[in-house]
Amino acid sequence: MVELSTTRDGVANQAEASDRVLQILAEAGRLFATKGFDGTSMRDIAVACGISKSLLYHHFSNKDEIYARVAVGSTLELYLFVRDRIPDGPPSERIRAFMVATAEYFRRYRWAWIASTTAFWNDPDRHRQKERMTRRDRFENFLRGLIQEAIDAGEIRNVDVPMTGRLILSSLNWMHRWYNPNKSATPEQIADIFFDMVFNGLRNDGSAGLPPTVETPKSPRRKAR
Amino acid sequence: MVELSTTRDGVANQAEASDRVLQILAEAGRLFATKGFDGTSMRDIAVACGISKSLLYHHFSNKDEIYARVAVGSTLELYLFVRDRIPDGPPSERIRAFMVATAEYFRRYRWAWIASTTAFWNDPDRHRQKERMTRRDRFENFLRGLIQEAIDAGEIRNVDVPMTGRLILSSLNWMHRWYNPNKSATPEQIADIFFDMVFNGLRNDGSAGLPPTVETPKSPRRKAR
DNA sequence: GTTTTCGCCTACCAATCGGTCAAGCCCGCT
DNA sequence: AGCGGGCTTGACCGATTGGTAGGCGAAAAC
Repeated sequence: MVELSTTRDGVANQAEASDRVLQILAEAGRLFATKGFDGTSMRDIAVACGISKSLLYHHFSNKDEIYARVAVGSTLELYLFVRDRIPDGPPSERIRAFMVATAEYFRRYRWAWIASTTAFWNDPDRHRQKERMTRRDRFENFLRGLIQEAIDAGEIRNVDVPMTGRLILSSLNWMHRWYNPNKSATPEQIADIFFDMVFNGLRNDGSAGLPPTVETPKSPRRKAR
Repeated sequence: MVELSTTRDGVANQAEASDRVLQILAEAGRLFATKGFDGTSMRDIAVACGISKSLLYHHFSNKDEIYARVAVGSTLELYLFVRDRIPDGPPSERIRAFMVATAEYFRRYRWAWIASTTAFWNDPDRHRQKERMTRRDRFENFLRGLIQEAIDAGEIRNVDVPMTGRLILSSLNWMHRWYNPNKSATPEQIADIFFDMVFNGLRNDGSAGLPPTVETPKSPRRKAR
């Protein structure tokens, strides 16, 4: 149902775009994500693409449009992307699927995701900001619906639904700040780990694990950063 | 031990600074936080303070120094701030105290916190960035130490320590994106709720709560955003 | 074979950027 | 009264910003 072209590096939803346009969007996304909207000049984008600055204006009307195509264009269908990846089943498993699907989206459209979230507060276009807020709310409300289902089904405690949603989304939204695609696990695996921690809790209820007196084994726990 | 002056609006660690300097730091912090470093011009800061642009250069050598005083100066002692607020007691309670103290720091130095975290990737000063990384690592390693203690004491399961730390820090670090000081609970209360969710887990183990067949009551669950 | 179209570039623009400078204002000290 | 010095200013600087004008060259359309 949801069709996402992946012709070039994490640039989604850019149907019928030429290779050059896709290249510009990819480079611009990477720059916007790492240096911010205001920190990225049109010259930066042009140099990164190996083209002249004027050519950017041949393909896009202005800087704002490039950003819009990167941020809004690529994040257009996050809600649909996630929704279509949630199977039937117990609500808690649907929450897990929600988290894994969101992580997959993050992995696939990483630069656009970061560019979109880092410039969230100071989007120059008020209308676009509102539209993005609307989509974000729809996405968040969808998660809250799943949580409520899980409560109604008795799978999870009668917790504060919005707050629970925020906890879950925090774990996913903060990932771009520490995730390293070269090391560690995949975003999907990380999401799965986070779900396990949040759902089952950290508390040792004595059902498993070593007795506390035993020295913790020298497992490969040193790794990581 | 740790002395944090609070003479003006969330501007910490600026001993022996004149009112004017404190005003500049406060306004600059708010602007850096909302519009970013590159999105904030010296003129913006001057106008916000109701002074001339030149006066900024009388009190600070350049834009970078203002940012440094806001971001680094105010976040200088996060580690000490938190450490000194963690009581003796069971490791799990120390983790809770860690979260609550971090939330308190966020509440007190909110703009500086946001300005510091949003501009994290593209700090113009390499040396300062490195120093900030070092402090961040020390802060994070401190939390990991607490988690390891809790595991050794058998209070929490034998989870992946770095990943657990990231989950906890995510819930705190993402707060600035949705927290509204006018509504909702205090950051400290929110941190406490998050600790409860993560520590005890969301899963309904049947020890409490309503039976699943009963319709969930029309509690004040609509509220919030 | 000519014309149109499209991708692309060099040269340039006004506006704004961070930053400088010399001179005024205003205060307490002598 | 005079004077010294910190606070404050408007005018100005070169560099960089987003954006524009006009032309070149090849390929497609006629």
